[in-house]
Amino acid sequence: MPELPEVETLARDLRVAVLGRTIIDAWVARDAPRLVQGRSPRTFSAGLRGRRIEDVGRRGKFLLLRLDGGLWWIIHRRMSGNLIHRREGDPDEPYLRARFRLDDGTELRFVDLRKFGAMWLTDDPAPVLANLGPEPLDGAFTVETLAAILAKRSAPVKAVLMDQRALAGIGNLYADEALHYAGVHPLRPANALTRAEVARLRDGIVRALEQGLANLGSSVGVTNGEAISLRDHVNLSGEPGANQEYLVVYGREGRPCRTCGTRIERAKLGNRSVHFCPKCQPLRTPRAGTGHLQAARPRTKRR
DNA sequence: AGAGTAGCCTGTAAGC
DNA sequence: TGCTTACAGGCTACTC
Repeated sequence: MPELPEVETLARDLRVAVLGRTIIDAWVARDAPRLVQGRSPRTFSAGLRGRRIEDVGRRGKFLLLRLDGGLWWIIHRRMSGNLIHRREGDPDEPYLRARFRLDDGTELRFVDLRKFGAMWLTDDPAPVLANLGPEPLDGAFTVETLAAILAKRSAPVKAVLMDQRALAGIGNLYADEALHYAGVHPLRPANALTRAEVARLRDGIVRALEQGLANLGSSVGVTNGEAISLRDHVNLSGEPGANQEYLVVYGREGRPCRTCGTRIERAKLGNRSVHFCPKCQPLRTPRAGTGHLQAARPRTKRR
């Protein structure tokens, strides 16, 4: 699922491939009624026509394309959305929802099995990006920043990490990975973390995201024989990332922890799955004078 | 107001 | 074998 590293990978690809290109035609599938937000697909397509792509950026999981004339084309991939760059006339991918022809004989295609993806065309991106928390890969994201965010919340720390208003760009996969690097159980109340745990979590978030970025994203979904990923991240060329090879907990239920060998467990948080090592990420922090809590620490069964 | 959850969406896989 | 059900999770909308 596209999170910060996957969206940033796509933004970097786009900067190389389509910067300076002009959109000469835009088409949106009729059976994707939720794709275009805030205006009709008709004025969306008409508004894109003739616009030059002047810059490509990212905020949280939103992809931002600055066009000439003060317009912004904003794209959110949600669950299964992929943007793929092809030559005109190349065979269409399954689940093609929109097509954007460029002035060099190529086209951008939005491919989205689940139809959760969304796009905006606007002269003011601020309302779309309102309520987004700080960027975790920004230099300003310090232990103090994270501590202030967590202190206000009693929800499970993982729920807070995934809350885009608290922190922008983290989803289910990188939240699990960051919490494992930090040695913090995902269901701990956010405001119960010690200062040392908050510091480790800040570093774990940065580590998980930077590793995902270095590996061009995580592609954990099912791919069919045509090398087209149906439900997961591919880059602008349609190729999967490599970070799935390096994940420490996500999708590794029942397999040995890379640190201690304990079997990775899976639990539920709302209707989302949570992956963690019960030994490296104890639910209760052992503290002096609370012997009964220590006795209740999770068992550590090695395989 | 924060926490928790149903629903959107569709293909895959498990279960009967 | 074929049908039904659960699951995956980005987000919003809704309730408590």
